[in-house]
Amino acid sequence: MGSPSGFLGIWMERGRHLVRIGKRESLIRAADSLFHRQGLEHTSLADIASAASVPLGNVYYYFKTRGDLVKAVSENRLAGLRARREEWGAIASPRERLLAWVENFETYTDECTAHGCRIGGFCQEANKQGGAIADEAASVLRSTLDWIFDQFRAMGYGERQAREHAGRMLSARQGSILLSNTFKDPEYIRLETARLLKWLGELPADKKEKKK
Amino acid sequence: MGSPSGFLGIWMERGRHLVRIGKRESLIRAADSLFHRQGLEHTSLADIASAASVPLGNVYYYFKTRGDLVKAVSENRLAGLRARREEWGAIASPRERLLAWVENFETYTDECTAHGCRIGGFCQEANKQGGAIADEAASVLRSTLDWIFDQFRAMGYGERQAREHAGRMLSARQGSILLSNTFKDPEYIRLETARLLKWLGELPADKKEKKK
DNA sequence: GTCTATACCGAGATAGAC
DNA sequence: GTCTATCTCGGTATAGAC
Repeated sequence: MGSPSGFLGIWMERGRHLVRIGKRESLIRAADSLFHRQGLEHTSLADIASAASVPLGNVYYYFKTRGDLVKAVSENRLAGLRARREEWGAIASPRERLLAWVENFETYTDECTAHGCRIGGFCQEANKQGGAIADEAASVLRSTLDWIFDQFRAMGYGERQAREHAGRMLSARQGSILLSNTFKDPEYIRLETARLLKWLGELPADKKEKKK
Repeated sequence: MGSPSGFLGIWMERGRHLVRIGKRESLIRAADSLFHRQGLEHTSLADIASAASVPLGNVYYYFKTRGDLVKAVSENRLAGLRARREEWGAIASPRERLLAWVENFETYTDECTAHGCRIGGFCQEANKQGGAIADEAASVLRSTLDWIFDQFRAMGYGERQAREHAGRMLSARQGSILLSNTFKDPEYIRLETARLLKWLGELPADKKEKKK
């Protein structure tokens, strides 16, 4: 919030210290947040510059075009996801990693109800304009899908079954966020989260055990 | 495609005849299609006017503002959904009505893979700008949710259970469309459709039978 | 590296002739 | 009712001083 020198948007809490972060990073953060809250189209460079306390003209020193900034936001999100999964790598079993993922939904319930899914909403918007931005956005969702897939593989499921399970989970997650966001009611997310936890808990460890 | 008089966008197939439709309706149709394909934001009045073969300035004779046109598109969709459900009213059992709904997904698979869900995508975009448009969009999705809910009620489920089931179905549907659209792969929709059909088929008729 | 001023363009909206 | 010309504004992007 406040900052030692009086300049906004260039300081950030890291642990218990306020550290200086570059303007480039400031702009990416501001853009990320505004894209999520207002949408890709509804956010002007002026909005972003103002939120990051950077003069409009200066934005172009860091990003040649608006598209470059969008791309940077996308890459930044991808990096964030990878970092989080890196941490989850410490969890011993793949099922527990998936459970950790789903349990973590709770944290985002209000945010998702208010503004939708950062990743899914981004894809949705990007799909409309197509081109490079759509591919960028898709790659972020793809990385999530792949990670889920990998967990099912590690649980012993074959390619096909793991793909189906991963699609089902991500699909349910995204759909429930859309409903909660549209109707401004977190219940859809909560019910889906509970369903997924139950389903994951009952799922046999590998397909040998499965034998339907 | 072609039209007797050479004017585009004012003629339409109805049964086996070409009938004259008003410019107002032409504009709504063109807008509906463009909003779906290009998104709400990416579509200018000039695009719409051009697609409907109506001069730009003339649009304002039919709609005072852009928002009014958006609203008209939304209302038109709602009317279309109601009409379709009217037809399905002829189907005797609620379970069969739900099955008819899901079986009908097939028809839209390619369209959804290419451009997402007309209704869900509209909500997603509208949610970002908020205000009256968001409410308009939400009401279209709401009417679908309510219809599904009614079918479960007619099957004998209580309020709470019917609400859960309806949320689950719509959520799965919307999520699967998002994945298919993002990854340009109809498989997510197809798998979800199959899952829903199976689930509906196995679902007990009412909660007295259910007794888990 | 930073910032101000401004060029330029596309979009919504209006005026007014026909 | 229909259409052309045009106004105005907001947005991306650039020029160029400091």
